[in-house]
Amino acid sequence: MDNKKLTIDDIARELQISKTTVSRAISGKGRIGQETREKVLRYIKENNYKPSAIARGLAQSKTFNISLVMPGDSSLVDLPFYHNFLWGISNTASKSDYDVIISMVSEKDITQLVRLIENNKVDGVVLGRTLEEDIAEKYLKQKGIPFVTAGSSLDPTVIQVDNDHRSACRELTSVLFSKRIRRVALIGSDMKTIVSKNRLAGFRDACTEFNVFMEDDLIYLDMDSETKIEEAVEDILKKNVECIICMDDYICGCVLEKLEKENVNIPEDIKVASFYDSSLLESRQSVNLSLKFNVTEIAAACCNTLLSHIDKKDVPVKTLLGYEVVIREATQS
Amino acid sequence: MDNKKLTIDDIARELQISKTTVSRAISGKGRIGQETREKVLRYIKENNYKPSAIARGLAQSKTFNISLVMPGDSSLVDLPFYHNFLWGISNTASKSDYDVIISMVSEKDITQLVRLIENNKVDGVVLGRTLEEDIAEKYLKQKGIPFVTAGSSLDPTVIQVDNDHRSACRELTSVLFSKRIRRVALIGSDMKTIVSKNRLAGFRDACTEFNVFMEDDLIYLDMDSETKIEEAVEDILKKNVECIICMDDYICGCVLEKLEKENVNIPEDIKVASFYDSSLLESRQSVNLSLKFNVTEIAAACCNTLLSHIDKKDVPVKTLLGYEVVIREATQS
DNA sequence: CTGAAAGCGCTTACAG
DNA sequence: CTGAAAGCGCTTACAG
Repeated sequence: MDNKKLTIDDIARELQISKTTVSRAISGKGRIGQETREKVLRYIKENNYKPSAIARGLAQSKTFNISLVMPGDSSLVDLPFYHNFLWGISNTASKSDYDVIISMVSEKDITQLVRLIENNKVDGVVLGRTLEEDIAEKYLKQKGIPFVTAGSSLDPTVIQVDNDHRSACRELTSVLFSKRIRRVALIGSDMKTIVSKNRLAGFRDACTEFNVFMEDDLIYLDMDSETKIEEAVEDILKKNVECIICMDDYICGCVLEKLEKENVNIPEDIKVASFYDSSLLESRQSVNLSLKFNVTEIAAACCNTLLSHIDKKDVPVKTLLGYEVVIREATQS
Repeated sequence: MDNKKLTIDDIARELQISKTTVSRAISGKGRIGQETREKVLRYIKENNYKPSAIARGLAQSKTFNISLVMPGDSSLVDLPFYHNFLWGISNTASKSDYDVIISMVSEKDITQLVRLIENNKVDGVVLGRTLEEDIAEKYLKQKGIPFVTAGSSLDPTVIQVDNDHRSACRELTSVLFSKRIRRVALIGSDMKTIVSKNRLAGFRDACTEFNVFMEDDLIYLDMDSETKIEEAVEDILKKNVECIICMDDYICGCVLEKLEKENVNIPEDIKVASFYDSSLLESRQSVNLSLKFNVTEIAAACCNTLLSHIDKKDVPVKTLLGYEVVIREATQS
């Protein structure tokens, strides 16, 4: 069905022009006559010519591939995020004729990424998550590979794209406060992560703004296991709290389960808010208030920033994206 | 930090030999003196030389990339599978110095895949799922691109790797029958999919083997919505059934939820078995009997089969992999 | 066992 | 505006 692959040489011969000219017509670089260009372009279209990405790569020492590194050990709750993120990156990349090679790493094993880099298979990489002590980040920086992180990094020199978690959390908390809900408890996750710190900061911003004094015994941090979360909930239930704010969707899931187990009604007995809204939560139960971040948007921003960076264009070191406060008044029980 | 990239030319000059020889030492192809080879290899190791995959690609007209195509619209339940599958493929591929480029398609849109193929960015592809009318499969076949499907295809000429669903389901059902459990109901999913047909066939095999006559009104097929499944469960509960067999994990999840809602106890009041066991189910509740398929194993098989196929080696058209019957007697209520 | 040379399919100074 | 030529970094007949 497919006859021999067409090359730039074939076209040049067929059209009686040099391959230099053909190349220029395609790339759009360099002066070229309007007429000649159109002739070439027409021929290309008619004969369905596709330049060999690999040959172009060799000539320009580029691969037209980027890598998305994602945690191979990510938990169930994170999967929808990575799936959508991958989709977004892949879609955006293809618009610039780039493709994405996956590399899966764990907190302490980045061999897949190293292979990719050493074999020169990619022009740049986007780091799907940021860790405080990130060996992948360190490695890329040291190698001088263009890269962008999704999520904030503590290193001010790395190019990062993130949602404005701090503002978002401040705003969500403000919504509660302005509804005269003051007795709120906060259940936080691993405070070693950067995003947790930002969320907590946003929460405190709102407290300051509304002049609400947060009692420390209503703030539960580092609740990194289901057991701890359940205990926190039990504790909270004794304290006449109006609303539980969960720092992420995993916590929120556990809280909802626990409340159900305890036969506590939402929102009559207590309200629940979450600083992160995932598809996992969405399908499960009604959270009264939550934050939604647009995964496609952050993926596109990461990808485009990286591609510009690869092309040596100036890019902002830090891109902060918006969010949406979702108010879901539970009408059905 | 990194000095200039080393090339084969540099090595040749440094070692006072021809680059042909260097190339041969690296690839291991062609005759070469033991001593010379070792000298080259040592130099390479010491200076951390890595051949340019892209140059090698051009010379051999290969990319050393394969593509994994996966559904961009896959549902929550399928995510863990694809995540593990991706990990498996990626790991296996890297052992042969291949990398995997992701392409996400939907049932009717395979533009991402088409781009990849037309731009010659991959040497082959593994299809992450099979559809009865699969445009991706059709496209690849017509283009003559080496590909392998994970899951069965109706087209006997396509190279496929699958678990032996039929035997697995026969065996699981047999376990029930041999425990003298005879009043079983089957809730099946979309019968248009190939895997559903195989599972049903396995179920019927067991019936025949044990001489059990299956009443049609205990078999619920095409239960493709939560509502339908719930109705099926309601119906089943009236019929004095001992065990519900769910054709997949999604159905099983719904069934468990419904039973809980109806305050039916498992396994006292009724047992539940599933023809597919996913991590989603696992974390949720206790299913008495289920089938486990090793995702890593199928990923490795897909990948290795594809790589052999790319190398023009003979590969089996159909590879059937094993399964594990998981008997989980619920001890806690 | 080893090498000179052509080639993979593009791009890009350089010259006109 | 257009072309001849060198080059990107490998591989592989072909010849010795």
